[in-house]
Parts: sequence; structure tokens; C-alpha cells
Amino acid sequence: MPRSTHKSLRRKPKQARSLETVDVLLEAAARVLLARGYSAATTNRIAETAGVSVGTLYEYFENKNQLFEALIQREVGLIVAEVSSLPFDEGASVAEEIRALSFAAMKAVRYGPELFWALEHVPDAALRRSRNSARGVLIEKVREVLARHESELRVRDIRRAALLVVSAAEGIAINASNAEFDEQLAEEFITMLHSYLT
Amino acid sequence: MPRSTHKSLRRKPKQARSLETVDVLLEAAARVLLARGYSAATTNRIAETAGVSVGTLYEYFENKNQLFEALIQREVGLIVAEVSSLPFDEGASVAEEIRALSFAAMKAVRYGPELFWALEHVPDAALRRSRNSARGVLIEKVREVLARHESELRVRDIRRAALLVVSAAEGIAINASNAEFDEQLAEEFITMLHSYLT
Amino acid sequence: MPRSTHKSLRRKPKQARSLETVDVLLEAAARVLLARGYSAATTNRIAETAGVSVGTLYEYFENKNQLFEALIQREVGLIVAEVSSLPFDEGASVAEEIRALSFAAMKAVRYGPELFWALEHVPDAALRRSRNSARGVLIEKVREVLARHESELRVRDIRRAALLVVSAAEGIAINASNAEFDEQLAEEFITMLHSYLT
Amino acid sequence: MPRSTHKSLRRKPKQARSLETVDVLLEAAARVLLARGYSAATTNRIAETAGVSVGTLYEYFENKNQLFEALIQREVGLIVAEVSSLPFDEGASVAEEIRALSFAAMKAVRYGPELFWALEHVPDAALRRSRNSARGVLIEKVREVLARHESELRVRDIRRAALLVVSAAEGIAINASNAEFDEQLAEEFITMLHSYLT
DNA sequence: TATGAATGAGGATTCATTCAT
DNA sequence: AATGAATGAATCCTCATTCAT
Repeated sequence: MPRSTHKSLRRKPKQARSLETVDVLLEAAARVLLARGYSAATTNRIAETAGVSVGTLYEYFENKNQLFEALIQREVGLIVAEVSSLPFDEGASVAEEIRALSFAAMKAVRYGPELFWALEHVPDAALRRSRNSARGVLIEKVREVLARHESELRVRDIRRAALLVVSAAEGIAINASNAEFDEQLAEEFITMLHSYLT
Repeated sequence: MPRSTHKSLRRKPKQARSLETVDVLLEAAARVLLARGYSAATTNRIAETAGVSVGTLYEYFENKNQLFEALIQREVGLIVAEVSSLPFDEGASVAEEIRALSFAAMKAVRYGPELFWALEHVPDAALRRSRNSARGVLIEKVREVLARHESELRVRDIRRAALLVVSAAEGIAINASNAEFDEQLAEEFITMLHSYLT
Repeated sequence: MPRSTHKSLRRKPKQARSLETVDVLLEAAARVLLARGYSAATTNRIAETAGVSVGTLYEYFENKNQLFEALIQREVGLIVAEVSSLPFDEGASVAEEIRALSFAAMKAVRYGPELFWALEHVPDAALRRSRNSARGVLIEKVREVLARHESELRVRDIRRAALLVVSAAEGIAINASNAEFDEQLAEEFITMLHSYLT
Repeated sequence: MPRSTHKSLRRKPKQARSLETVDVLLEAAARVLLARGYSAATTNRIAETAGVSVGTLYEYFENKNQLFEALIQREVGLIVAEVSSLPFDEGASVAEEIRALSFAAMKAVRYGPELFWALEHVPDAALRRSRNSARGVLIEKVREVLARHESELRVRDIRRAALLVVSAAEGIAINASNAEFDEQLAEEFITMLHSYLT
């Protein structure tokens, strides 16, 4: 599985060092975002946290938004990759498949949902698009699973059901940072999906 | 039932005009927020949109955050009020009650969920609290409904179920601005809740 | 002895009430200046302290500077009046006369030298002039005293001596708010003048 | 002897250019202050006068007050340094020593006393402290001189005498900007001190 | 490639002043 | 005469971005 490809970088990283720098910057962006919030996440602070100069940051990213865009794409990419690489299990039930899907997605959320939450504060339409496209992938994946089990299901409009499932999951993820969220709530959610679908 | 109480204003509005001005400002803040996003929602722009001068804005609000704080509280207050004033219907089923609750909440979201989404960008902990307290009210309301119908339900932990229901609803509301959201999705959601709960 | 005449007022105070208002405003200006410093002495705050509206303040004073100008003139006027009204004592020695002069001036400084200090922060050339003219009066008065005793004195240039005496006194007055300043320092000052002059 | 130490700067000047910039800014601050007064000494104007951008000003100074604080400390430091470095002359009389001290202090007042006068308008307690500490150094220096000549003196309380001398000098310095101040007044002042002390 | 000093447009906020009531 | 809400020019300060070294 290839690492993220970091498209649309200013300077194409042909050397190992450059690739590292990009990752160090994204890492720093994530850390600053989580630790101090978006309004404190200045380019200078991120560069400093990354241990490079602002100038270097701008060698790799056209502007601040593109840095966050890249961060989102990296994190979203991880989720998509994780979900896409799920082994295809012929004999699994809908419940089992949805369950596997959910946990695969959760596992890929490296910094916790808080990072996504913080990333919402980035005021750029492009980010909205990135996020939506990630959701699109998830919805599609869920739709596939549902389609494969169509005969077992009560729901008629499979596309809509997938949309509903992913949206609901998102709502729960968003609140995951709250105290009351725990493993059991995740299980309860799967129970809900199960009783809804079958 | 008064529309809003306008607590903690800088200048206590004793005259009718002042009261209007506050509302005009909140209205303008909401409009600018929706139309141009948080980062473009400058105090000058909001004042201009409201048709008053910046100075006037600062007559009524200590600072920018307090303006948005007031906006959140007003909107959240509307939801809470709407939900709280639901007529108590002895004979209603869980499904009916949840349905009524959902639509009451939706009805109170005057500017659509987009406003709440945009308000998340306000970098102030107080806002997070306001929003969370609103969710708390909704969760409690749902819990009450569930408790009243406990015998009909399959779920054991009612508190957790309420949390799940509200979180899922939030996820759907957040995506409500997308094209695919429609009345039918809302109905489907209620179907999901119904099959989960009973 | 007439009260201050309050020249150059916007609205000529023909009625008792107006005259009072002016004094109340000057009083408030002095109090705010002493209590909170010049930068906190806004026209709104002064009016509020005076118990009137800003509008009223502007009925009586063209602008903020003129208010302070009037305050300075009032206070300086008191000093000048006090010093001018000193009884002419034929038989007094230079030392006695200078002593009397010093204490007369000190007595007239109603709010303490701190007010003059604070008034220095008013950024207006006109005020500098007011203050200087007050010094001019004092210098002239001292010069008269010295001239009357010319035969007893060592100093040749009486005008210069008067300038020196008043300037030195001013330096001591400015530091009068410091802890170490006390009655004895004042006496020591008079001793200094005495040994210098005779 | 270094000109100024530039402590507590925002950006530690590691390069020659930075060090110059700080001095250029302080110079500009002094010039603007003298030419147009405190209320016209805006950060933008000072930066412009210095030939740099506002941003640069804020690279080196946390805020406007700190800029003036640094200016005061630099100028006060010059006086203290000049006075402290006075050669110790065993055989000198009190009069000669005081004379040397006075002229040393005057020489160090680069922009004339007007700058100190203008700096009084800076509304910050820290500045008051800086100024007072400078006075403290001068008083101490004078006290030392007087103590060394105690046997020749009439004054009993040497500390108080030093306080009196410095305060009087300050009063004269403050008025030094007036037309009538000249070299002869300074000499007359020294005469006064001499006749007072011995 | 990397650096970091410099830039300056833009934003939040204040406050002297006005004027309709 | 008095009021006080409204005004908006002016101020301080930030931070994304550039560019000479």
C-alpha cells in the first residue's frame, strides 16, 4: 500500500528529505490544531512546531489552506484506504460486514475525531469538498455491502439507507469526544443499524 | 412567550428602538455567516449588513464573540422552547412522539442547520457550551419520552439510547444542506429509530 | 473674591444651574483624571461621573480639550489668586516673604500636585500655554518680592533668580507625591533659597 | 561600553541588521514624539518614520508601550551610565563635583529634556518606574558626593539634601525648553547649590 | 532548498462628537 | 437645556505571504 502521494505540492518531492518535511509539516499542523485550536494555528507556529522555517512551509504548500487541505486528504485517505482494503468475506452477514466497516473506519481515525472537528474550522470550501468526497466513498462502500445483501434487507432504497447510515455514524463520531461516548455506544449503534436493516 | 430575553447586553435596551437594533444585528450576523462564512463575518460587515455603524454594534455587544454567543443562545433557545412546549399526548406511541419531537426541532431551526454549522467556527469555548447544553436538553427530552414508554421498548439503557438517537439525528442534520437530504430521509430516520427502539 | 468666570463657554451660563453644571463637570474631570488617569478620562466617563449626559458636557464645552483647558485655568487661577491676594507686609524679610509665597501657593493646590501632573498628559499645546502663563505670574510675583529687597540680596540678575526659584519649586512640587516628600523638605527648600539669596 | 543592551525584545536580534532596526525604531519614536507629541505618535507613523512597516515594529516590540519603555530605558540608561562613569577626583570640592555631575547628566540628555517631558504622556506605570529609578540613581550619586564632603557641609540630613538637589534640578530641566533657559541659569543653579550646601 | 526578517492589507475595538427627540 | 443612541474615523495589532540572502 503506497503512502499518500501528496499531489499538488509546490515542489515535487523527489528526495526522501522532502517527503519527510511534508509529513513533518502535516504532523505539526495536526498537533497545533488539536492542542491550540484553529485560530492559534498560524503558519509560523506550525512551521516552528515542525522545526522548519515558514519559508520552508511555503516551499511545499501554496498557502495555508492547501496545507490543511493536504492534511484532510491524508487523514481521509487513510480512512478510505482502510475501508477499501477490507477483506471480502463471502459468508459474512450484513451485521458483520457493517460492524467490520465501522471498526475499520474508527481505527483509521488516528488523532481521534477531534482532528476532524478542528479541521471543520478551516474556512475553505475546498475542505468541505474533501470531507464530502470522503463521505461519498464511505457511502458507496456501505451501499455495496447493502446491495450484496439486498435480499436479506427490509429497506427498499439502498442508496438512501447508505446515506442515512453514514450520516448517523458521523453524528456519533462528532460527539465521540464527549465523556459519555464509549465502546458500548458504538455497539448500540450497530445494534440500531442491524434492527433497522433486517 | 417572549422571543428572546437579551440578557447580558452592554447597553440595556430601554427603548423599543434598542431592542430592535439587537435583533437586527443578530439577524445580520446570521445572514453574513450563512452567505460568506465565518472568516468573512467581520464586525464591520455585520454592522453594515444590519444598516448600523460598527460603533452601534459595540454599544450592544462587548465584543465579536459575545455577538455570536447571543446568536447561538437565541437560536438554541428557540429549539429548546419549541421542544419544551410540545403538547403532552397521553395516547401517542413512541414512534409518534419521537416523530413529533424531531419535526418540532427541525421547525425551530430557522436558518437551517447551516447556521449551526457556521457557528461552530466561532473560536470560543462558551459557544461549545451553549451548543452542548442544547443537546443536553434534547437528550433529556428524548429520555423522558423513552422512559414513559419503557415497557414497549427493547432497549435496556434508556439514557444511552437517548444519547444515540440525538447524536444520530445531529449527524443527519449536519448533512441536511447536501442535495440528497430530503423529507424522505427524515422519514427513513424515524423508521430506523422505530425499528431500533421497539 | 469672584468665582472663576468660565470664559469661552459654549453656552453662556446666565442661570445658577448652568454655572453649577460647569463646576460639576470640572470636578468630575478632576476626579476621573486623578482616579483613573488621562487615558481613562473619556468624555462619556466624565459626564457619567458628573451625573449628566455627554450631550450636556458638549453644551458647555466645545470639545474635550477645552474642558481640560478650563480645568487647568480654574486651578491655576486659584493659585494666582491666592498668591496675588497675599497681604503686603512692609517689614517682612525676603525669607519671610518667600516663605509666605510658597505656602500660599501650596495651599491653593486643591487636589495636590497630582492633578497638575495628570493634566500634563492632556495632549494640547494650549494647555502648555496655560501652565506657562501661571508660572509667569508666579515668576513675576517672586521678582517683585526680590526687587523690593534688592539691597539685601547677593544675586545680581533678579529676573533670572526668580526664574530659578520658581523652576526649582516646581521640580519639588512634581515629586511631592513621592513618599519621601514632606513638610521638612519644604522647609529645607526655603533654607536653600535663603542661603542662596542673601 | 555598549550603547544599549536591548533586553526583552520580541525577536532576539542575531544579525547586525536587526540590531540596527531596533535603534532606527527607537530613534523614530523619539523624533515623532518630539515633533508631533504623544497623541500623534501612532505605531504606524513611527514605523513609517523609521522607514519600516508596522509589522516590523511589532517584530521587535510586543506593543506600543514596550517601545516607549525601551526608549525611556535607553535614554535613562545613557544618563545613568554617563553619571556613573564620572572619574573620581580626589581633590575636587563639592561645588566642582556637583558641577561635573550636573553637566554629565545634561550631556547625556540627547534629545533635550523635551523627550522626557513627552514620554511622561505614555500611560503606563512601568514608565513611571523607569523614570523614578533613574532619579534614584542620581539621588544616590549626589548623596555619595555629599557624604564624601560631609565635613565641609552645613546640611545635616544628607539624604534629604540630595533629594532636594535632584528635585530642584529636575524642575529646571523641565523648563529648559523655554526660551529663557540658558547656560547662565545652569551656572546660577550651581551657585545656589553651593551657597546652600557650604 | 532553507531561512526568517520584512511586509502591509485587514480586522477588532474605542471614543470624541453629533443630533433627533 | 438635556438626553443618549448612533456615528465612523482612527488606532493598535495580527498573520499570511514574500524574497533577498
